[in-house]
Amino acid sequence: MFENKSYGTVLPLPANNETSYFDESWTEDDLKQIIRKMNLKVTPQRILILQTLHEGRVHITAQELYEKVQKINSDVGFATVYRFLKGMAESRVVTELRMGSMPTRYELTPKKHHDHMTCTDCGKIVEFQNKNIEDLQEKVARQYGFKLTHHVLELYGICTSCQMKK
Amino acid sequence: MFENKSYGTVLPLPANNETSYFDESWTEDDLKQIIRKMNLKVTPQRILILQTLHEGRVHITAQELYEKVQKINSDVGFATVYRFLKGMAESRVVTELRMGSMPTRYELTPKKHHDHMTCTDCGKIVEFQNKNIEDLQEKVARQYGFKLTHHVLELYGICTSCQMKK
DNA sequence: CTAGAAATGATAATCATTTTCAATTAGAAA
DNA sequence: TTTCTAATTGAAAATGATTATCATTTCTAG
Repeated sequence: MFENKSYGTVLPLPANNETSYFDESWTEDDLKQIIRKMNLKVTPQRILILQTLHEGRVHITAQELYEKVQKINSDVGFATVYRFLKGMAESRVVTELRMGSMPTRYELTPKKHHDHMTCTDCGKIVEFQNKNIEDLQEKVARQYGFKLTHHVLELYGICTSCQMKK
Repeated sequence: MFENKSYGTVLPLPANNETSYFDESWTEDDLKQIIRKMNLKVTPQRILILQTLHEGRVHITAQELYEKVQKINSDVGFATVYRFLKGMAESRVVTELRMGSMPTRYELTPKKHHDHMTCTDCGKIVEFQNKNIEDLQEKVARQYGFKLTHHVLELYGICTSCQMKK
């Protein structure tokens, strides 16, 4: 699945005329704030990792992030990247995506929650939001007495262009 | 997550007075039929694996299944179990569940599709069905021009009894 | 019955991730 | 600022699940 394919990402269209969900830039202080809020010490490694994550592509693997960070400062070990990503996932600063049996991908948890639809042919990822689905999930949880903390909704199918290729 | 916890499974209530979704018993011929439909040769190993899967617990790991099968016939290697499970997943005879970062669990693909809700405290799994959610998923796919093949919906939260423990 | 492809199991390999541990560092307290 | 100590780090080894290899065995079409 997805072998030798280039990943593309389709973001849901911004509501108005924003250029992107992540056009806001983070100062070093912003970065430090975020790390402190996780009850972690501020280190140059963590700043660099978080910064790189913020600047980079939306869905990145730990390995990819490690390689990017390496190029800037080769003193960062991959254990640190993995550790910090795991920590950030726990504090919900990043969200883990595990699609199919691929390595886990990470994204900064977006303010506007969204789910993912993946093309099983070319690996393209579409992000979407649907409040109705969210509401129904809450309803289901209530029926079984669960208090929901989070969820994973991944749709899989064939995108338009891959459909046409056949 | 879930360390040293016993997994429990809550099935959705059967519609009428069926005792279970999987009360039907499979003859050896049924098993052979299923394997042939996958364009695979019928071997005693595959029969045993499929049979054990059918008789056993609903959400099983490859390792667990291997161990069960081993007890009956120690000539079955785990490579065969993994291989066959993977093949069955591809032909949609079984469905892979990857919840959190646990090892993949398998279940015979149920006729009535359902999703899962997992208690992050005790690991209990509740199966549920919700047609409205399914319909909305199709609608989303249509909006983006996707032709859906399958999906993964996992809800995570705290179950009633774990809520009370606190 | 036989040939040839498919399937098998033991083992080694892979891959992502986690742990270990000695050395370093952040940051609270003095 | 200096000191202290727990948190953090990187390198390397360990882990755990899964997959590939390959010589041997087994199906099954003919």
